[in-house]
Amino acid sequence: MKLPKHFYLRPDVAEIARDLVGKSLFTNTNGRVTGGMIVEAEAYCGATDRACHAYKNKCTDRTKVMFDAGGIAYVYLCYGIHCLFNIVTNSEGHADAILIRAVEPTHGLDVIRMRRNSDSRSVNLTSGPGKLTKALGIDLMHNGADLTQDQIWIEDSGITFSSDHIVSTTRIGVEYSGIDAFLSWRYYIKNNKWVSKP
DNA sequence: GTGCGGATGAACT
DNA sequence: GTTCATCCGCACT
Repeated sequence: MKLPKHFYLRPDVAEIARDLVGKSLFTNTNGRVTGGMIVEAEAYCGATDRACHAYKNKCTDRTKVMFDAGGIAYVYLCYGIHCLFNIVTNSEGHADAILIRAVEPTHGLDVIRMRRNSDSRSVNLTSGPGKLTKALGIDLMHNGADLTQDQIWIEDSGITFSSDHIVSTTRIGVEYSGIDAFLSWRYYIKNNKWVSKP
């Protein structure tokens, strides 16, 4: 059921981002399993993409995990507060990654609600990149984690969406990146209420 | 060593 | 619509 390594090793990061929409993301923290279906994802390409932290293949302590072979997690701290979860793709030496921006919670709703400390409308639980990491208990400890192991992983949900139901648009929050801000590398499920609302 | 700002979210007015 | 929480990475000196 877990997606195999070769799924992540393909060279076209935008294609993989699209393929990830509809797949299921799981975590297991201290025996508490939580999971949800990916409904929104964005592709970032290190070599050519100004919006990517590893633009021009810039390798630093933070970005070095993106240069590893695909199928591992890239988690970083944003605004000093939020952990954002990415999936590293492509073969070793290519710094490509896919930001997961929203999931539809499917497993461990009680734990998710507790982590989100919220009894508000459930649609708010995981509809954003910082929200879903908190809901699924993803933090900096997961940086570099192998997505084919048992701490954090991705499964084929068995659900497939036709191309009519997957929309592509420009990415969120990358206005600073000039021409690359216009790349349509954000993919999400049409009319799905769990997609983030920028 | 220092300073700036970010792939956001929540709580305000 | 606006504000602010909160801290590391990174580009300088």
